Amino acid sequence: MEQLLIKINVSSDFYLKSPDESALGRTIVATSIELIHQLGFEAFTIKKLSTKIGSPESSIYRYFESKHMILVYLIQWYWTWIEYRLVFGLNNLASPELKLTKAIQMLTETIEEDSSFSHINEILLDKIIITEAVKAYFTKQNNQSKKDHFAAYIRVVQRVSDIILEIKPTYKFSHMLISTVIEGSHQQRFFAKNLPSLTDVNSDEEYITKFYTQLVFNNLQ
Amino acid sequence: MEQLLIKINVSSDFYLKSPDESALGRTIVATSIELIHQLGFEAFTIKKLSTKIGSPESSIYRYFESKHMILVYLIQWYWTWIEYRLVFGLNNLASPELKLTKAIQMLTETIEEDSSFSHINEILLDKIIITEAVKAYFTKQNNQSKKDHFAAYIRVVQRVSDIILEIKPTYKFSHMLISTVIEGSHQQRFFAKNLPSLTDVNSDEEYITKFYTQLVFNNLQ
DNA sequence: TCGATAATGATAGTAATACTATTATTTTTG
DNA sequence: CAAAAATAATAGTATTACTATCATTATCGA
Repeated sequence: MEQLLIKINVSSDFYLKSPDESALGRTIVATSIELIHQLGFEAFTIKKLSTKIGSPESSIYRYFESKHMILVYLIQWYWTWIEYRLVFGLNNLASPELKLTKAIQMLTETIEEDSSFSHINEILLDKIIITEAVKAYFTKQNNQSKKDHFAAYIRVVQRVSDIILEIKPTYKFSHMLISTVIEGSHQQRFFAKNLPSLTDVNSDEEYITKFYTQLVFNNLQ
Repeated sequence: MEQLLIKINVSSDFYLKSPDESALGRTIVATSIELIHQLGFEAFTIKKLSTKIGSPESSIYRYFESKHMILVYLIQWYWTWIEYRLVFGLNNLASPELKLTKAIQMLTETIEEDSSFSHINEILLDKIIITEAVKAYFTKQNNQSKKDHFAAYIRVVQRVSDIILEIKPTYKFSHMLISTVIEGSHQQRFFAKNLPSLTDVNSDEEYITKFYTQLVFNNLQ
């Protein structure tokens, strides 16, 4: 009798019908992750998804309004999950310095374990975010829906930003610093795999965390 | 009798027929910039381009293999142009510290003047790079073509990286630092316009340059 | 157990779009 | 001025996101 303690709560703005309340819904999400990871978002099609699932395309469109919204949903799930992990991981840590160190570590390291409290493969999802999330961000749309799409991400930046201000209340660029760290580390992970001449990482990605940790603390002195 | 002193040299790998050697070619490039800026790359279509130009789609395909390659060409042009500007702008500066300061400034500031030595509107192109370049980068393709597509960008990173090593020869993360600055400042410019809660920039984008300059120099001490 | 309701399947279709093919016309150039 | 090159005109193909409709199967309350 397996009981899930928590469930990542994604706003209903991002789906037509909640995909984690039915077997088909969960399969759609899990298989989307697999396929997007395998093919990239452009080559990922609803047809391929429906074939792999063994359900007609129309069934998929009952859960998600569009192919684009599947990606948006996954990104939302990811950042909500990251926020949860962060809150959980920083709980009870004594000093803000410790908190910040751990936060940077959590935000810059590659996910290597699937927490398996859901149908979602977090290791693959983490990889998808690196290369595909930008494709959902940088689209022409009004600023309100942009704000909505970024809500979870913004909360993460805000939380870490607050820790920085605990350490150095006069610091003026906390948001810039943290979003630079998050986006930067993602870029570096992409570069490390695809364009090593753009990094200084030799095989070992732990340098990424080391670099950004140093970057932040040097800047707060 | 206007004579162009220089011409940005884009490798022939990126086009079928050189677009800057005919009126039609130049119109294709110039109009692509306009339309991509206006519509975003997804909504930009060859049909719209051909209609606006007044030439059939087939004529466009004689210059560029695909819609995707138009974007790749523009990105290549941009980074080659940035490299030229950089070399020119840093020439004769006395110390590496001065060079680095100016380099960061040039790489993080918004382009506000069209150099008008070509048919290309650099102000618009600069804006396109911010939001659309990632769509060309993060596609599934082999690493060789990735390396080719990034060639000009890599040279820019390398040049600035070399300046850093002049200042601090033992520094281990020069490439990471510079690519973080370049990508980070682009992100921040996007955030400043679309998601102010992710930055600390109030209207005035000069804080971006200030922030990244400080970030770099604090890290080299 | 039954009957209603909801979820899913099967199937067909539309409009947009990237890209190709072919032939006529115009422009350029030696 | 004639040959060659560039461009226009036009038609067509395959893919794909998304819609519409109706049949079938699960689910669930009474």
